Amino acid sequence: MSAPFCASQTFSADCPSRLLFDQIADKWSMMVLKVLDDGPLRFNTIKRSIEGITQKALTQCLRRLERNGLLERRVIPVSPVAVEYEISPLGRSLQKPFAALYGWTLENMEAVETAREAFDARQGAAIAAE
Amino acid sequence: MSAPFCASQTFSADCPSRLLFDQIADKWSMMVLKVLDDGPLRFNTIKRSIEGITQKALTQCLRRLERNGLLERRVIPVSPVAVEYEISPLGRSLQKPFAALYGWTLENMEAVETAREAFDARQGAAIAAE
DNA sequence: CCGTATCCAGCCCGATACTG
DNA sequence: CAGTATCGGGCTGGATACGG
Repeated sequence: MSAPFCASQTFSADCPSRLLFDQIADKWSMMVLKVLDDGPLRFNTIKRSIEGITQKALTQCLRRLERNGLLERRVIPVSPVAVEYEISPLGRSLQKPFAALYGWTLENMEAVETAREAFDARQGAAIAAE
Repeated sequence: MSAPFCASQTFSADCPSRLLFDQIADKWSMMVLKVLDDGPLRFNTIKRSIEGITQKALTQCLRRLERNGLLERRVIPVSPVAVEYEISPLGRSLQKPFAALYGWTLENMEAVETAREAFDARQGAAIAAE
């Protein structure tokens, strides 16, 4: 067993999970997968579902997700062209860990906010004391 | 209940979980928390545990984690100064969803790699066909 | 040892315009 | 409708030097 699986407490640069993590944990992927949870959607429908995403960012995100096998892109030859995006089984398997993370943010954002205010107060006091 | 909790299938720009997600899902946070899993460590020990991280990046990451209440920073007044970082209960609660995500990457990176090769082959073929 | 400060290159991202 | 192409500014991230 010599695979670089980031054993114990060191993360080598060539650990595959690091490379993969960068691919899936970007700003938009989690939301895109969640939006596609209960059925295929078209490009602009997805875009409208995620406030603030630009066309370019969504295109890039969808391409990466498709390349990594997390969703499937299907062109429907009508006029004007329609394109459907559907989550793949692999993508569906990723939703569970994503849901856990999303749940954590909902449960703990108040605690984080409190910590943040305390930290900023400490910083402010430290600066004022100079 | 009118809080903007990203109900159903739309993600509004002011959804708190979006803001929080950006804070915790950066390139290094997950690894830092994992490294601190079984006890406090000092700055350079953490740095050596994560290959490729720069001093600046680690400093920024630790600051953000501290600000969000996920770890505690303790200065030990010896000479030269020693600083210990210890995961907080809040940070510990985040390890579980992180572990799920990390586990997913380990389990599925082969499938992703296969999908990636298939995608690239399709792209190559499409370009060659022009 | 544990940082902060500064500088600079690279890329990312949004805005815009255009195509099939 | 679903993209691609291009361009410019901002922000990040690395290298280096310095301070407590």
